[in-house]
Amino acid sequence: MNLKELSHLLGISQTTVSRALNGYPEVSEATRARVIAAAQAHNYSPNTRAQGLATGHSRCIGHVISVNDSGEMVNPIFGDFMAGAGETYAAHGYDMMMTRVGAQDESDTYRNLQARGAVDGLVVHAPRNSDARLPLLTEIGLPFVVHGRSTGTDLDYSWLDVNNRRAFQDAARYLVSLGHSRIGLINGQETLDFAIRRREGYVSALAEAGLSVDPTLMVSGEMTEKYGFASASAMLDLPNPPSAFLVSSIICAVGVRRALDARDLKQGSDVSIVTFDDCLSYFANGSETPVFTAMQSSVRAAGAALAQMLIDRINTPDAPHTQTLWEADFVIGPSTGPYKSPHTKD
Amino acid sequence: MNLKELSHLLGISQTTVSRALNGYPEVSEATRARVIAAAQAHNYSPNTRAQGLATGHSRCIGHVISVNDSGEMVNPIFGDFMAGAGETYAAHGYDMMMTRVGAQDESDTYRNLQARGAVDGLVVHAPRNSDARLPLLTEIGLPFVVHGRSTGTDLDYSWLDVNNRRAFQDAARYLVSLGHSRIGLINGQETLDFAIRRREGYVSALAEAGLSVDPTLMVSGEMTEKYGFASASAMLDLPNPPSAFLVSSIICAVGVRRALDARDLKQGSDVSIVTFDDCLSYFANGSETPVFTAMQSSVRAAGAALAQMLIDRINTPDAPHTQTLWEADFVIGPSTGPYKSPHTKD
DNA sequence: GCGCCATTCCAAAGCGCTTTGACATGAGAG
DNA sequence: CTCTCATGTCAAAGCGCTTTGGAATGGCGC
Repeated sequence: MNLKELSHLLGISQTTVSRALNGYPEVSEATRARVIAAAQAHNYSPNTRAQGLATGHSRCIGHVISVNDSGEMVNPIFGDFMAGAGETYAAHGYDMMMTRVGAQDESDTYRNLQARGAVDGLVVHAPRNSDARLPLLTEIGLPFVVHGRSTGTDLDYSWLDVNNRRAFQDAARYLVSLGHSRIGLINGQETLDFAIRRREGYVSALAEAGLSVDPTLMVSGEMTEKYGFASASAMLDLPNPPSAFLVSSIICAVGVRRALDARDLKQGSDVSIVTFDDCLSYFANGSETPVFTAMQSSVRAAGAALAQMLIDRINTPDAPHTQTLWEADFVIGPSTGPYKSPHTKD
Repeated sequence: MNLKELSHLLGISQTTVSRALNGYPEVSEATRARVIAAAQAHNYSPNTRAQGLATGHSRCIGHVISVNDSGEMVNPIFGDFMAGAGETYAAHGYDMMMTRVGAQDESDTYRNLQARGAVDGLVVHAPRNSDARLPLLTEIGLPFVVHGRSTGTDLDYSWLDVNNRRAFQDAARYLVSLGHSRIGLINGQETLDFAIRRREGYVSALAEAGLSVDPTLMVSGEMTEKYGFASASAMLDLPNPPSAFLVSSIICAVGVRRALDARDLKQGSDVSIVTFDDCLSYFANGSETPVFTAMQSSVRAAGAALAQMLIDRINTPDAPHTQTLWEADFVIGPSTGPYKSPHTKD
């Protein structure tokens, strides 16, 4: 069923049918009701492509997912982010498109998306330091919002970020206040902006406590369970191991916990763990009874909020850019406890 | 830059430019080379919507993601599936679209996708028993492939599934061979087809070993970490607790492990765990040194394979349907061991 | 009865592309 | 030297929609 058929069927012109469906005032309510009923009865929906051609908009939002250098890792927060964003898109009649891209042809992909008119705007994921995507998108005039921030650019752009620096500073302070002086940092990839900020927060908390920063207690990498396990294992096997860990994701933290288990170390008493928690739906840390002491911020909520920001930008491109900084919630769970000398027996 | 501008620029008609770019033989190679060079130089790509209108195809594949009844859970395998599928789509010039939908308006969503011509085909995720989507899609003539299967329909359709029944049967047999007679099943939601098959495999292995099936040792639910923890905890606190667990996902298995930890039970010696493992990139069980004894099958590979199946279906709709059954790999890790009476001391 | 607005509707153009059918051009056959 | 026949190119129609500019219709005041 298309517009022409439907209008013939109703004995009305295509114009009127179109206007009736799109809520224009020039059509009587009686006609509008009749049209809507008929459209529903015949399961008519305007052809997306034709509508897009005519209006010049695609009513579609792009998400470019870069696979990492090794080409393997998929960000575990992705699903929850999309679930949050999808809700907002659906409410505004937008479709949601994904493009997977390798690191090498990244800018081509963005350019192509623009040239083809495939999307009305897009979300930039996992921004890096001085991320080249921001000037590129600005130049080609594709509206975008950033999940996170990119230091090292003087461009004005819209973003929503968690205060990663503050979160890790507070968490490190908390561990210091419990008496820990050797704290391992199991960070995300420090090519990514958020990881850099997290390290800054960690370093500054140590500095203000007069503690030295030991490079052997700081690692950076893709946040997998295995990485958490391997990093924690290596640090625990040092001659002077850490008594606490600051971990960048709950997935990693599971790996850290495994490393403790393997050494018969009790988390919370022997070794403390604080982790960042994106509130993944399948790995709820739970506010009632947390599994880990954590800095939490819902990536799903971030998805929903960023989607709204982007739609607003698309609708009013000349409005000033918006910057939103969320504070993570700090919840105390059983994975942290006061410092205990390794020589102390229970 | 659009076709008209590009053709003016070259002093050639739109027809010729279009043909040159689309590889038609009626254009001389000299002209073709000139056209391609110019297109590249001016970053020209045909407008997706216009191309779609003209050809009648969207070159876009849909993925409808149903949020669960409670509206909260996002399937953790989703990201890896899409990464696999995305690779295939990109190689064939297809875009990938996602639609998030609540359970109530599910069929409307599919109908709408078809009516709008938004997608050329789609992947059906998480099929249920006698899934209503299969007859619906068949009726409205939207090509599809199913990730999994749906028992209880006599429809002919294309699918790719893991032999879940066999995997769970083999795993249960293995536990039985280790001397376990009380084996807890922590299954996925048994509204879903794969979970039903998994239970069947479990039940049949117990039956052939002459073991009784204890309903208190079988649970079904959304595969979150918390669910794994809560289910295992409840079973372990029974008067006659299980000595082994069969778990439906690695995320759940982490929760089960936590339940053991909380009771100071050592996995592999006190209690055994076998889990299904989708080979999630951020939670590699690793073939070199597995974390869990597991039945593994890569959901990413499944995504890639299903995408190819779907594209084939779209290209040759009259070809016979294809059904593919993958066997899971059984890997033995440290999470399983011989049965040990709870009264035995180390 | 006439003119004048609102109101309601319509025909046609245009969005950027593909594709049909036709048309020049030059080479080879007669 | 003309007649075909590939070869390479083009103008125009059409995909299904929105939207502009215009045209009927009917109610009202004069």
